[in-house]
Amino acid sequence: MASNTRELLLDRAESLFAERGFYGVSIAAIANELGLTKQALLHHYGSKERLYGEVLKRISTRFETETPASDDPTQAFKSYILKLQNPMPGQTDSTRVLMRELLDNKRRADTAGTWYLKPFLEHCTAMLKAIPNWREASDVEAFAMVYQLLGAINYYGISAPTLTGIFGAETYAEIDQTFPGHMERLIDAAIDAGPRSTK
Amino acid sequence: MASNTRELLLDRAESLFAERGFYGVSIAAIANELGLTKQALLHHYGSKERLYGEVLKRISTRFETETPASDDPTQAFKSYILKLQNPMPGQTDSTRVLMRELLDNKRRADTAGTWYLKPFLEHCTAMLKAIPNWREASDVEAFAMVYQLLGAINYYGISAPTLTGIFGAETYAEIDQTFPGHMERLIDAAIDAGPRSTK
DNA sequence: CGATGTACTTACCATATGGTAAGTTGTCAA
DNA sequence: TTGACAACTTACCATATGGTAAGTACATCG
Repeated sequence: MASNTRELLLDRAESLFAERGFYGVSIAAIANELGLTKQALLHHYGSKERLYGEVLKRISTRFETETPASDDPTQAFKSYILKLQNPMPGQTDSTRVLMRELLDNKRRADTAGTWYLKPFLEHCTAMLKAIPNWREASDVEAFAMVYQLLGAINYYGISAPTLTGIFGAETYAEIDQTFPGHMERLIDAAIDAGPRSTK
Repeated sequence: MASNTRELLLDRAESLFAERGFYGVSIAAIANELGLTKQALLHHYGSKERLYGEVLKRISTRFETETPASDDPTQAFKSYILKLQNPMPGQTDSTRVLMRELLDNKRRADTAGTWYLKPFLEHCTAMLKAIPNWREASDVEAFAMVYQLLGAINYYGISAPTLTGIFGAETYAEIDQTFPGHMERLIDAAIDAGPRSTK
């Protein structure tokens, strides 16, 4: 199979897993969506688990490779985190898949590659610790802050349907437009505050 | 069925839905866990969707009724948010279920009761706006901050297995012990910063 | 030409799924 | 005693599920 085709296939699969979760999609459904038969899909991946694993692996690779740089460590950290908010096209579903994996992987905890997030988290933590204000922070302190910010972003990232339902399309549009700005302000506040109440 | 039994039943169902998601649990599995037959369960709830709805409704009610108060608006807000971090026993799974619902309800968007979070969010927003620093904030500004904090807490709340996997049980224990403190500091920083960069 | 391999298809299959229909048992009030 | 009702059970069922086995169509290479 052409690697191009393969990418398209994984795109589609990722999107389906994002929307309905591992249990919620059948291989037949995925195959159908792609104009394949179930058996053709199985021919390529052997099993549903393996296909799912492939999707996870691809997301993980994507995370690792996208490392923007800046001279100013504060700016570098901020842009690295904020970038999660505007995923590149086709990557829109990664957040959902990862969030689901976070929820599911009690069951899957032994699977290789489950810790795809590790390098990403370590990188974030290191970047935060490069900021003057945070230089003396412990690893755990820096990590906690990173994870809080990731939580704020990712939680919002999966909430669009619910928030639209709660507030209506119009208000949601307003929220969505201003959210990146608010997110930036939270990051600023977090960086300013530093690891401990030293002020 | 005794209301006591019913509560136990819903406890167990909630826990299963939390762990495996709507699609991941069969009514037979839930029934089995409770020493019932599948048909006995169906007898009481009519369908799987209805049982799931009952679980959601219960969570929602729990959210609304637990409203602690304090004279100091800052303290009231903080404790209301932080309480999410230490759910009462038996409530441990609500976060997971709600997070899954956040992920799933594109499909379920028309279901009644989907917007169980609404009163809770409105209450949080109102509480934040009662704080002097935030008095002049718009609804959207206040909401954005509330949602970021909720995200930080809830994201962490579902991450235990993954974080243990990534960092090992020992380091995770350290993280988990200090996280509430870090969370409190983030809230402080957020409150301090206010709705706009007015400093 | 023949051989090998890849990308499938057709034909199955055991098992699980959500759900229906109809009967059984026990309780309790009139 | 009888009748009504709730709480089940037994017996089914159509459909979907993940997966296997074996065959076919086609392209590429020696």
